Amino acid sequence: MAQKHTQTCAIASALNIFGDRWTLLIIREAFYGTTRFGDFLKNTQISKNLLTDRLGRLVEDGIMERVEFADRGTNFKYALTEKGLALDVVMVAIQQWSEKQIYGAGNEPVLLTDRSTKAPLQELRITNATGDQISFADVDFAPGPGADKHARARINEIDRSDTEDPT
Amino acid sequence: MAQKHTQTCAIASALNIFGDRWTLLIIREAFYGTTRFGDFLKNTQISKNLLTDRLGRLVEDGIMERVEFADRGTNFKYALTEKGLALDVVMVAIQQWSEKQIYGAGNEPVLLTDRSTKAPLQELRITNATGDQISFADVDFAPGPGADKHARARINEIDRSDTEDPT
DNA sequence: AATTTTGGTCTTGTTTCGAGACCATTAATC
DNA sequence: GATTAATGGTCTCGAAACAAGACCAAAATT
Repeated sequence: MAQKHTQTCAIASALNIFGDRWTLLIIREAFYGTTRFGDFLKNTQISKNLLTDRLGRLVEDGIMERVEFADRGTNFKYALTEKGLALDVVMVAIQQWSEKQIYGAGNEPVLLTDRSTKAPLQELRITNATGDQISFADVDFAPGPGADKHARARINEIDRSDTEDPT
Repeated sequence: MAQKHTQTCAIASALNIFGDRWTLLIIREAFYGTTRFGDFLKNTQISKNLLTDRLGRLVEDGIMERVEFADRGTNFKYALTEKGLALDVVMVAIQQWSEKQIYGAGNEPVLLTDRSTKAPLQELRITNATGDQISFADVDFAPGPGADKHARARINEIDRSDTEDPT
């Protein structure tokens, strides 16, 4: 997890932060309410040195904060920042994909429910500006204001004249 | 990427498939319409041996298919399966998080738009059964039918008596 | 004063990665 | 029909990252 992608790409940049085996698991724990080094260690089975490294990076990247309790000695709290909390959608997306595509209906290990009603969440849906659900095949890509030369070139190549046989 | 998580957990299981630096980038390319070994190589900058490995795993895991053109020699096509296509929501979730939290408004490298109207997509939202947007703080966890002993114990520990100071 | 808890660091062997050399099959070109 | 190019790989080797556990320092508890 030290080598980084250099592409100007939202996915690549995100992977520079959590593109490894442990980081999202730590963030899952944080969403479950875990705040202490020892608890992350116990609940994820990560090894100590890696946990130190990953928490350090998460703090560097602004995903978590290390809060000291001035009066409580060697006792810290790791908490998600706003930037980290904004990953909730990503977590739910992965959770729902995994439930459906890996475990299958009836085998879900964890259920996400609305706290007040205890009813399951709706599935996330990709929607266009008017709120209609669309499939990813209906999504188009365009270079944005932050695209550099390479990114622009790559995106302009995308044509998705779908399923074209190379005949 | 050979060692795997053993927890019965949707997130951990998903990470066993794409919890590394390259796999989601390959899947991004696939969503962009890339199908050929050489094109994945060129567009991701991954090294050959790793690409071979990752594509092999993706096929094993049922995310992609390797289609042979009987008549076209050493020419194959890697295509997303239904299971792979279902990752569209995950990709959009990561894309939107990254745009907003890493690049920031006005610096997006790529814009996702609705193909027919060219208008940007809506942001994904977490909604409860009645369709109201809720925050992740309103989400509750319960052991599902597929929870094993460990998972059940872990989930029952989750209380999220939020932000409790260990005072 | 001794022990425990917390949150680490350091060391060592193993695994994975990254870069490039090399290779086999088929297709195109001369 | 022989030669060259394109495609999709495999193999090797040094570098980086990981995993497990020994060790450690400060503060809190007994």
